[in-house]
Amino acid sequence: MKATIYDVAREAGVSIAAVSQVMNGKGKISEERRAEILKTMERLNYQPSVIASALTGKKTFTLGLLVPDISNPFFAEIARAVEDQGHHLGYSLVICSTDNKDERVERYLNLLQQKSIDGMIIGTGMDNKEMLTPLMKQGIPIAMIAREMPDIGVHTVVVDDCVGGALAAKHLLDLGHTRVAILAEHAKVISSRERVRGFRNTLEEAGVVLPDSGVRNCHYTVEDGKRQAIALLEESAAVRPTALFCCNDMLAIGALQAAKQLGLKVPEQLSVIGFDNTILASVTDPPLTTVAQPIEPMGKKVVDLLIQELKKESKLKQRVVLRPELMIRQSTASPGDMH
Amino acid sequence: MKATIYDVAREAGVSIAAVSQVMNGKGKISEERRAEILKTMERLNYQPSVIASALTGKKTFTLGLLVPDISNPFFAEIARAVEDQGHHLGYSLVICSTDNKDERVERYLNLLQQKSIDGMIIGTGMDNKEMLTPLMKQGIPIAMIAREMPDIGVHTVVVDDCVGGALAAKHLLDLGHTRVAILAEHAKVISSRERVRGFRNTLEEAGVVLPDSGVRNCHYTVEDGKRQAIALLEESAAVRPTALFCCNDMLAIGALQAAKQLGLKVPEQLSVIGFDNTILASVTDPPLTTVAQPIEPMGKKVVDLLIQELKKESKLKQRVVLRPELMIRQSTASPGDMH
DNA sequence: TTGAAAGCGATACCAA
DNA sequence: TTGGTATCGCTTTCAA
Repeated sequence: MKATIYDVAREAGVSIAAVSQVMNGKGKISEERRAEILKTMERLNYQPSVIASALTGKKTFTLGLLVPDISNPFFAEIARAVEDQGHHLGYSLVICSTDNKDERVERYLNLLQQKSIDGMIIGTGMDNKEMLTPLMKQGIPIAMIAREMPDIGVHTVVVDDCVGGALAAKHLLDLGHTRVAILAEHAKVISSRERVRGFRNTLEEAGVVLPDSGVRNCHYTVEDGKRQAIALLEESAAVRPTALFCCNDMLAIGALQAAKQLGLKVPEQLSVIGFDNTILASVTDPPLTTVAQPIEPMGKKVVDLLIQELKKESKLKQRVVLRPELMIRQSTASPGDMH
Repeated sequence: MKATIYDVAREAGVSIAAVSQVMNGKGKISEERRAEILKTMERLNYQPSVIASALTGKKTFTLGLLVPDISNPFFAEIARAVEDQGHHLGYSLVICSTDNKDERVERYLNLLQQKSIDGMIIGTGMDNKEMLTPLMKQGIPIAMIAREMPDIGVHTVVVDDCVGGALAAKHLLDLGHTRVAILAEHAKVISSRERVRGFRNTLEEAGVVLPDSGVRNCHYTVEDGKRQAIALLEESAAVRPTALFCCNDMLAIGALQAAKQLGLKVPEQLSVIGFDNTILASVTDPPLTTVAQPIEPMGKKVVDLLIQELKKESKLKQRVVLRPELMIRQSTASPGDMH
């Protein structure tokens, strides 16, 4: 059916060892033999089996990527960035949506291990970090992206969430907002907590206090963002927040919808600022001001770190923190601004 | 390092054949031996190597998915649907973004072949269909989703594009529109052509003619949609179209932005209708009326067809056409309607 | 029932 | 330079 190394060897009248050598560019082969072998490989349309070579200890050139949900634009964009750099370096990507369920994480981790992937990129949270130890014990490199698990000794690439929060706060402060509130993610998500912290600190430094009641934890859905935003905004104009900082774009969209439902004009009566800068932020009306994560560089970096480790070029684990950037669009303005 | 079948056999005091048999539930093994082996597998935390078993002719339990761009919401949603059903049946998914470039398609096809994937799901177009023959000759099942290549004998799952176009037309007709235009995709995309055809036919049956100048082919970007929409709308109110049918949600968003820039109110002065019903359609303002593709069922179906074929349960190739559904949101209304 | 042994396709060491 | 051969981990006859 398919040509194997044996077929090539036979046709070229050489040993399989010779064929293997020209494939790997190792050993000594005379130019003529080499050319001859190359030619037969061509003629037979020979495609070496990655499976077979992996069995002899070589790599599978396949990486695993764990994310909560590949259909979520943020993770889809992460996946694309990871895929591109992986492909560039000769690796394929197996994607796994975990729905943030530990059982799915575990199942995938096992599965990919059995399939001998060369490395694992994790962009999903997990409650039980023990799940990673089998992988680590087996020497499969791990790298995290957009999530972190301190005290677990793996490469990590994240955005500086605290600075991101600060950037958002500063922007609102500059516009003159003093009554602000936050739509945060679940309290166990470290990055969300950091964003809130950065936001809050900056506010406080400016003498603006943010009451605890002004921070609402939401599920990762537009609907919940909308619901929580409504709860926050259903007050008289005198006390109602004039600006909402949302820890991701989905929640910000929920906030936009809440404002619309309540008849509040954005940005005139309410400023909304998101986080991530996914494609969603650019299609809303008004376009969303948001804190951008440098998704592409992040994806490139995790792959680089991971592959560096699996090639044993470096042993030390890195934690790379990239700087977020404020994307000012049209969902923010000075309070009461009727521009 | 890692336990192999030999370790298990030795520890359990049996032959590797016995271990293999209990793993595959084949052959005859006494209950005691079986239990004993199971126990040692557990104790050693034995994970069979998919690589090794694939080498002996078994499957890799891995499927490939080719799409133009995984960061595009439509394909990300397709990927999720495919992943779910694959996972359900025990298969992992390797994703590949082709950017609609034949060279990338070819590269990925080769790569995945070398990695011995069990089947290939194609959701990207390609100019040169010859690229598939190596795969087919090697007996790797292929199935297409959301795209088709007639005369190539592979499973295909698509939405009825023609009906989708008709649905859109009927909706606009019902609302009373008579001056309409279309933002289509590239002319070589069959599904887009079909959508246009269904739309046009329905219009004509109602006695409404759509001049060729009212159909503009666009690139797959919001920007191009916007540009082409502006070209279409920059006419006096008396002749300007009152409704735009866009062959995908991205283009519809471009149309929405064009309307905004030109100061046209949607839906009062311009109705916009999209296609796909991706998450984007639900976050725009106003929310987009769009023709929904049943993405989840489509994903499930391709996987089922593919796996059915690779299990040799059935030989005949199927072409499954699912029915689209009109999702009426708020971007469409009667012309001149000031509701 | 159970196990010895022959592959699967490639790598790599060691003689020749 | 070359080629013979053991090996990777597992499946699958075929004898015993």
